[in-house]
Amino acid sequence: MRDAATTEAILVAAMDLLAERGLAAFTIERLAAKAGVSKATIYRWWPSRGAVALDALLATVEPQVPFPAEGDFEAVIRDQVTSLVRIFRDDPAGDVIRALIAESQADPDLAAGFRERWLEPRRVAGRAVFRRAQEIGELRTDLDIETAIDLIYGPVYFRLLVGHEPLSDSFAADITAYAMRGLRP
Amino acid sequence: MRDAATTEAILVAAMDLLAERGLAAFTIERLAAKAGVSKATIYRWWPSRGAVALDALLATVEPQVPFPAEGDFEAVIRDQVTSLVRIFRDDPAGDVIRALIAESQADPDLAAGFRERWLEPRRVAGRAVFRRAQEIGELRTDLDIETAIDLIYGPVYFRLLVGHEPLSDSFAADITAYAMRGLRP
Amino acid sequence: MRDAATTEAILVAAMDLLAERGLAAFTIERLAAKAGVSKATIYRWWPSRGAVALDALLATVEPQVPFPAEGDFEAVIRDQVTSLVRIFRDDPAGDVIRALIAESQADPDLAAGFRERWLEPRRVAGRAVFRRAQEIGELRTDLDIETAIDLIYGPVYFRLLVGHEPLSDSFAADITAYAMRGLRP
Amino acid sequence: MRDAATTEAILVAAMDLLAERGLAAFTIERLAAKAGVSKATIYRWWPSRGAVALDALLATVEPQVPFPAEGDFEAVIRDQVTSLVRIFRDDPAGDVIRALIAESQADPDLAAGFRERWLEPRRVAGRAVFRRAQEIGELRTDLDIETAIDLIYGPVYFRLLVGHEPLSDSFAADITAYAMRGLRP
DNA sequence: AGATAAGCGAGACGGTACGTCCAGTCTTTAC
DNA sequence: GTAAAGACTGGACGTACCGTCTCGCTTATCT
Repeated sequence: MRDAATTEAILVAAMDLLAERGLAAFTIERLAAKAGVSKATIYRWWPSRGAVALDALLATVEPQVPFPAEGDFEAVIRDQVTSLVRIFRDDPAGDVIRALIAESQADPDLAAGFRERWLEPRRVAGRAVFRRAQEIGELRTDLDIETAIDLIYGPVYFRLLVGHEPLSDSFAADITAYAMRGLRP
Repeated sequence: MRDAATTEAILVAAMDLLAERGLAAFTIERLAAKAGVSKATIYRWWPSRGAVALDALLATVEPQVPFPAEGDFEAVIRDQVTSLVRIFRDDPAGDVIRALIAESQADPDLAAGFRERWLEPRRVAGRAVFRRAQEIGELRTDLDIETAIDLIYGPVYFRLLVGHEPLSDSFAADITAYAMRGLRP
Repeated sequence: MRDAATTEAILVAAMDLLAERGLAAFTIERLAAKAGVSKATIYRWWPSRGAVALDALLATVEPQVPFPAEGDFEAVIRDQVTSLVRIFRDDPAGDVIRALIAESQADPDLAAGFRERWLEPRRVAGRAVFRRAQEIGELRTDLDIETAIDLIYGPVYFRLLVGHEPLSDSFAADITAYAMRGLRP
Repeated sequence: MRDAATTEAILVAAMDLLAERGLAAFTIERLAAKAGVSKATIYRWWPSRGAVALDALLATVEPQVPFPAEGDFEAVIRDQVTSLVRIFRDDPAGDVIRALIAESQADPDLAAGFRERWLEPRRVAGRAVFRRAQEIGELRTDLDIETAIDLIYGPVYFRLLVGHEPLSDSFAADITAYAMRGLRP
């Protein structure tokens, strides 16, 4: 039976370690030391450091970043993109996501986990919002919805990962505005 | 004085190793073995495996992916995006770029090198094309050009790195079409 | 808790390696390979190859070379010097001691260890024998005992290390005879 | 044709390096740097670092440590042993000799060179003195002269190499006195 | 006098071993 | 009965030297 306090300690230590010392310092060895836990305990419950990071991310950020339930379609999207941008920019979660995508390049299981447990739940919500917008005539009906979603979120992840330009609030607003003009009927 | 044949052997081996065996197998040790070179020689000329990968990428792909000089603005962009998508999808360079962005998350020097030597030269060309398009009335003049460029290329890098949807030719066409509708006057 | 079988394997391999292939081949890398052990395990328990060699020596030779408990003083010394000479000449221990003294020239910790753990225990026994000999009038009472001991054992180590003349049994006998004449009342 | 200034610079640098930084720092690489010379030049003229050290020793100390030509036999020996002890104790040459004997344990060529070029010339002189002493009745005629020489010099090298007791002037005097009593008729 | 060669500094190169760190597995001990 | 503690193999890390080598530059000798 999994010890809840131990699990908690590991996930908290994982967030701290990633936020404070960066991806390079995020080793199982150090994580175990920081959490006051033995390496074997971590390996018993997670297959890799990436899997711990993913759980830590979800445990911390899961409840955040909801789509606003009400409001004008473009405003809903803009608010959502803005809160995502702010998390990426200001919250340790941004570093964790950078780390997860980096790790995913060499770890297909983690890549799948990241897509299924982080990305897909958000896209499910996004798709619903987009479909409703099509129904009420705020979006073209001939769109490929996956592509439309990527048009908006792709640039945000791009700046998160490459860092060539800042993840500013105005960037969130501009991306939304430019994209929406292209997606409206 | 740097030995040209050795340098060449290292860069070729780096491309091969990354393409064939993936990021996890791309260690200095294996690279040295594959290139028939001593580790010290690699360390003499490059500070990290990421730096070798970047040089290998540029040596291989540098001359490719030009912007078409002529033609209708949207067609020029679409052709360019399509050829980028194809390289990302079909060419070893795609794997190298994934590896480079992954490594960059833990290596600021590499991140800077990637931006300056891979990204920026392409953006310089892109900016020029966008500015000309503004001059001839094909693009709104109130755009933030960096954001506009990210609107088009962000989704492409996003799919490269996250792999939630394929990097198809139609994706390239759709992204271009949706974005262009949003960026035109 | 230290694994006894592993420790044993390392010490045995160390003796073998030194005896068979000499000091130059006695690297941690080769020792680990020969003992079927990882380098890290050796470094966990010993600070240097010299420290392993010292432990190997003591584990192997410790119980040997006792002073005969009984007998005429000069005969006791002669027997003891003779058995030391034979070990130096015929036993792998001789090579190990040569290696240890060589290493000690660049490693003060090893030098101290060699003196305290190899030399001193033997000198303690030697001093006791010399003091008793003084008491019963077989040795002058105005001797500096350390110097007296060195008079006998110095030549033996000298030939071991420099090899200008053989470590023969007659050498042991002569050294004892010449020295004893000088040390008697 | 060998460049005398270069040779000189190498030998001087070798003495300095050994005296100042010890055996561990005495690498061909550092020696070349300190002498302002290329590694290839050193390798052209010497087969190993030990060979350089031996030449450096001989160039520096050669003219010293003569046997006094005149005087009472025991006094001659005592003076000679005392000056050897002082060099071992106070002069960089002591460190060089320690290094040479250490290196010799893994380098038979160097061992031979050390015996032939350092040790033997001194023993030749010593043998002559001993033989004359036999002729004039100051030494027993039944001695093995090599062993007799080792009885005196062995303890000195022993302390140099093992360092268990100091190389004091009184040690030199005592060794001589004790040994001489044993060697006289 | 001009050619030729040797000595030289510089430093790249393939290797070997260093000593460290971490991954991932396993066993022993204690709560 | 689960976990802490921690020993273990394996393997990559980045560094330091080894001894060899090629490259030009400078002397010094020998036609």
